[in-house]
Amino acid sequence: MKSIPRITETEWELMQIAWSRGPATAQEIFDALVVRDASWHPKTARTLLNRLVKKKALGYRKEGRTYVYRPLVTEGDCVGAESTSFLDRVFGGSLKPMLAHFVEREKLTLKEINELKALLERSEEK
Amino acid sequence: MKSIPRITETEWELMQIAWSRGPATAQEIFDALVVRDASWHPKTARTLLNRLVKKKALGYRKEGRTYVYRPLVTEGDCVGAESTSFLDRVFGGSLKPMLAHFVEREKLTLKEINELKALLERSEEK
DNA sequence: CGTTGCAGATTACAGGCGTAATCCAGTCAG
DNA sequence: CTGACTGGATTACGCCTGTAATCTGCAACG
Repeated sequence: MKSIPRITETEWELMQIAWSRGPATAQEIFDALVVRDASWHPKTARTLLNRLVKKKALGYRKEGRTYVYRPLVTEGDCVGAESTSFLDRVFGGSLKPMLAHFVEREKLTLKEINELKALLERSEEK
Repeated sequence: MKSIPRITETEWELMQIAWSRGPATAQEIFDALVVRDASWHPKTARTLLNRLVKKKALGYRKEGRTYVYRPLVTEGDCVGAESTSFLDRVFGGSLKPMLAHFVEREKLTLKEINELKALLERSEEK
């Protein structure tokens, strides 16, 4: 079982792109970053790519003279790891208070409420 | 509106104690830490207390020749800040996928499911 | 009163993080 | 061929974190 590397705040932005676009060059990833937030600097993006490679969160293949990066860890795995860490740290690991917090904190639309109830019902079955 | 200081992973442990015990001396806080995890070192705890004071997460009052520390920020505020940061970073800010993730990830008991449904119902009213 | 011991203050130190700039090699324009 | 450009590699740098050790002043012990 592989261990999930720790992805920092800023690195998450690159990983999101890597996960959604699939294999992409540094340039493509940078372009996508700029769309979300114009303040990205190309050198900064490259540094982070390198660090993510070092952490084994990304891998690459030489394609001609540039690299094509691709995720080595799944989004699900990283989301799971972060979620656990968050839940433990902030809510002492107990799920219900956490869910209660979020449900109360934002106003859910009726539609969302019903979807969540449906979700709960489904989870009930098994 | 005061800004919430950023509490790190380790610092959360001290803050949890500060919030649950209320005003306490460094010694008392350290003792409580050790109960949870015997590997705490007194010097480390002190360093973190100082940093939390510097961040204005804790304040203190001189009581004789020791200090009595007390939180300057509420647990709710910090929980809220962390929750927002987590939600944005990991789930792009959308609540429903996040809740879905947690509901699916752990097996909830029937009781919990019903409590959550009740919660949703209540939130529906307003 | 000198010594020891504890509380708090100061200092340490390596590794991570955000943010880049500089260096170097291969490629394309002339 | 030669200089300019471009992409990756290396280096920079200050602040933050985790983890302590050392320094200092007062207080209690003997």
